[in-house]
Amino acid sequence: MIEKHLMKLRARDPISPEEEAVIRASVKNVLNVPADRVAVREGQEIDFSMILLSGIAARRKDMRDGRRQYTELHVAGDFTDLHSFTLKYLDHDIVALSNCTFATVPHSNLQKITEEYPHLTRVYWFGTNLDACIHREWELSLGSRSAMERMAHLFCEMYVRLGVVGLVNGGTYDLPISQVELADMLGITPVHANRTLQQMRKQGIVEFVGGVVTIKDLEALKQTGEFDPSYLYLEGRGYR
Amino acid sequence: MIEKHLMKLRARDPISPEEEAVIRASVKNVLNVPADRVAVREGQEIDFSMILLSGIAARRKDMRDGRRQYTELHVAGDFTDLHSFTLKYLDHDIVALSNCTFATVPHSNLQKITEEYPHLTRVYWFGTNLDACIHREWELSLGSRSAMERMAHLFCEMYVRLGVVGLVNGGTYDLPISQVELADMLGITPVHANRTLQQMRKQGIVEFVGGVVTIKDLEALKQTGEFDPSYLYLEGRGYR
DNA sequence: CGAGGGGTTGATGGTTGTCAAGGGCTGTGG
DNA sequence: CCACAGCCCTTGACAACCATCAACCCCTCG
Repeated sequence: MIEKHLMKLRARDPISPEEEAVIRASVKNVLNVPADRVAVREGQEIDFSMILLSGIAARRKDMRDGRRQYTELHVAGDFTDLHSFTLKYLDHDIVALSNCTFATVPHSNLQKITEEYPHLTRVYWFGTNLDACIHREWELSLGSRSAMERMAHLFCEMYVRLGVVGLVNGGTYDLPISQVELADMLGITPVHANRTLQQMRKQGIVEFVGGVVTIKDLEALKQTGEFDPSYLYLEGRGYR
Repeated sequence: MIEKHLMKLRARDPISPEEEAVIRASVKNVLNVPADRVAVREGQEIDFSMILLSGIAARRKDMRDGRRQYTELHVAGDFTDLHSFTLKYLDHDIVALSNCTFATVPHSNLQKITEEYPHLTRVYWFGTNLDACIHREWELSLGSRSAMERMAHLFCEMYVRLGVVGLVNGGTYDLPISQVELADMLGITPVHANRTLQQMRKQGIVEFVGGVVTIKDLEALKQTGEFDPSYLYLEGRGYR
């Protein structure tokens, strides 16, 4: 059930069998959330966190006038709202972009982990810090990169992150989102997202059709997005 | 020495005298970093974290071609690179924008905290999650707000954050940065930053001269930036 | 006195946004 | 079975925000 979660953790740090047992014992329920549904609403007080088991979820901030910004994507294996353990309520929505399955972990179980398993606590603390790294990279994209560069960078990021949990086949992976949602991730309009996609296809770099990303030229994609995966902390430099 | 740090922590959660003593005992050295100097360089392995005692510091990501993006500002009292405790090396630079004084905290002392002080561990975990909240708000600004809105929002954020540690006098506070740096925070060019500043001054909203921000009309400033401080978690909803 | 950083201004151009319309597909109900 | 709504994608014309380039001023400092 939480195999992908363990894959993600172990891509960065060893998890002992005992710790694995602790994690497994911490999970309480399984929750299905259909596509386009808000899983956790901004400001709502909650007493559990959720591990994404399957599907694509996202964090989204909304403005009163309808403008919205996705701030991070989540793939299977991610602890989508682990930060709610210390925040108690969120500053943003967690939304399901496709049909999603979650495992719930009561905050009381997380509290127990912080009291009895220091290493596992640091592993999870690292997890939320990794989210912050992704946020920073998105800030760089939104603030300093062109539409084309942002899009290429996003496709690279998802290629790597989905690869970690075994969800990439060759140069192809599922990304079940619409062009409107893609635009709200990249900080551009849907019209411009559409034109940028066409341009990338014409150049033979990548295609995005029907919720499937097909990378035609990985090197060109990386170069276009100036993609350097070091912010994902996968090089085994051993963060501890 | 770390009074502002304690002010910041206590603005969100009670810190017991015992915990205060633990924090004080964890500090090792004091470090001076002159303006425009990199305090912690991207990728550099470090075994201590730093609390900012005075000055303005920032996190910055650089691209090969010279483009750069500040991803967060830091004020006195902030644990500027607490995340290096779990990350071990950073994905970005920590730079001093003005002359800065830091207190250093060895990671070994932080490790001890995670092993013996679960509540304090959660307080610090909360601290890094708060940084992530600020990142998300900046993502929203960079992706969805106009130059004018971004600038107003930033001035509001600094007004609140500096206010927490007692560094606001009426509607005035020090923000010793150049227009070039301001531009690199807002994802615009220095020329455009300059023109946006002039527009705000003409409208009687805010002035920024010589590294000093003078708010002329706080309500107008908040409205221009659509500023809602809830992402700073200060309302005493008690995250516990 | 010259160099250099910070700020300011003008002219021009380009990336991106806005507005509007239409095509293809799916699901639903008459 | 067809009409229709609705979503997603696509295209064209035009406008706006912001970038680029260049020049100049002021101040400080060596």
